[in-house]
Amino acid sequence: MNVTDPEHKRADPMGEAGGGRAAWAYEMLHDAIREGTIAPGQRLMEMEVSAWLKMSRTPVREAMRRLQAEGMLEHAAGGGMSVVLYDLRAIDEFYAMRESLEGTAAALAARNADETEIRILAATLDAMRALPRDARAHARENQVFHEQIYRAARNRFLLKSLQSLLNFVPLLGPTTYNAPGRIEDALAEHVEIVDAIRARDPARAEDAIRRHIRHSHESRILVVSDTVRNAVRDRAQGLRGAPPKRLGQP
Amino acid sequence: MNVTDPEHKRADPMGEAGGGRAAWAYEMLHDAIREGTIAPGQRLMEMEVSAWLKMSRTPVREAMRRLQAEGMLEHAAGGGMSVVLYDLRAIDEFYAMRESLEGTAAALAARNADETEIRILAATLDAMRALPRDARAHARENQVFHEQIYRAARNRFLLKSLQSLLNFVPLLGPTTYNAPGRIEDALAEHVEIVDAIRARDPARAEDAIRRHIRHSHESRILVVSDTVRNAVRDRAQGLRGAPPKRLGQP
DNA sequence: ACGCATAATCGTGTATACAATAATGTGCAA
DNA sequence: TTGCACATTATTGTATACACGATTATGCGT
Repeated sequence: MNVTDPEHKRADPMGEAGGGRAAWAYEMLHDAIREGTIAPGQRLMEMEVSAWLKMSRTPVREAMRRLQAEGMLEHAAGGGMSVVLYDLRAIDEFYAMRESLEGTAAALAARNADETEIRILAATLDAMRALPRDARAHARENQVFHEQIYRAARNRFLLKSLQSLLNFVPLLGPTTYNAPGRIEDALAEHVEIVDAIRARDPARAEDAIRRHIRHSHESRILVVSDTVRNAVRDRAQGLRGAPPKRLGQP
Repeated sequence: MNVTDPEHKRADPMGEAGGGRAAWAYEMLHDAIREGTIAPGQRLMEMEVSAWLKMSRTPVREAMRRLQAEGMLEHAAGGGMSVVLYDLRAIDEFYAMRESLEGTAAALAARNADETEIRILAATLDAMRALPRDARAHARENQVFHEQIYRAARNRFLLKSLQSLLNFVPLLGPTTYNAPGRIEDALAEHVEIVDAIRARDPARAEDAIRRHIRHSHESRILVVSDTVRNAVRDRAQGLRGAPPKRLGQP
């Protein structure tokens, strides 16, 4: 490994702000998947998407390949790509993984975070307290909170893994903040985590965040149970599920 | 000894059963990075690579974007991509991450592996025992061994994270098997790990593999120290390091 | 000789045309 | 009706041309 390369400058992390049509297409598709406009299992064709976004296939292709590399799209059977559709078992796998990674992150953050980062973390807590009782808003703020911890851990590989892991959240179903009482519980747990980090206690931080993730897991199961039950009931009534959504009109 | 001439590997793009030129280009670039033919920090231009592989820019682009998504390439300063060049601190980060992930994998494997997987794992041990005392050969077999564990853990997200993490190994320097006595030590540690998995003891398996990774970390530091010392010595003698390698002629 | 404006150059981003391939339908025979 | 061969078509894969932006070279004025 070359340590002393004077010419090496850190490349600016690919500007997301209008960095070109390909980046924009990536954003649009990513959002559409996150919002559920494009459902898991749905097939996407390059021409269809390029017509939707009014651009040529080239940047669309690039965006789709990137999404594929990140695991949100996969080669579909009859050609083309489809949004990955996970079985229920994936939920356990996801949370097991998340518990491990977040636990590591919290422990490292307790060691490596500087004072500023800790104060930002605390400020995020205040912001969440001030938030209205809206599931979606809390989900967003929650992600900010967790990403703060990832960064405070100061481990680039861990950061990457966690960020790519979180891409799968929207593919697992609706927000867990829809579970009753989840907002209040989560906030209390967040406080515990920040306390442990502020106290520079890695073991306690890891333990707190692991409990947090396990609770989140339980909430997820509740939410998914509802979804599944509803789906079964609807099918029993002859409703074959929502008709395939068209890309133009959300 | 191992001459890494890309032209020798696969004669022509069409001859192989490769899924297309883009996939082939990806393989070639990936290999070149792994083998060190393309050094960390080196800049790559699309046209240069497309000339090297005798294809148009389109599939080359695709391959490079994929490598970028996987973290092996990054946007270079003056346009183009460059192989990521890590500072020495990355080594600690890498092994911290690896210890966490492999620990989780081993624990899960102890729970979830079926009998066949365990027997394959044991067979891999035998294969390693039969191997000649060649660092590169052991490194390869070692990777097979570890991937067996990842798979036995039965967690798709964990598997992905670990696989992408391992992509960075070649960017950290030469094989740790070059450290003295590493081959024998590693084998003994592998045996411990398999024993714990066979005994269905997750805690012991995790502990064993964590120790294994920590030892590997120490070996890595020894090897990198050598590399750095040599680099400094060479520079002191006015040798500005190896001249930039040309893609066609190794 | 120096500084600034401007042109030339290099390399990527995007569009479009064309080729190859995999799915599907169709016709014919058993 | 079933099965297979073949044509058709839908969709992706690749090449090429052009446009745009950034960086570097050039030349003129001072």
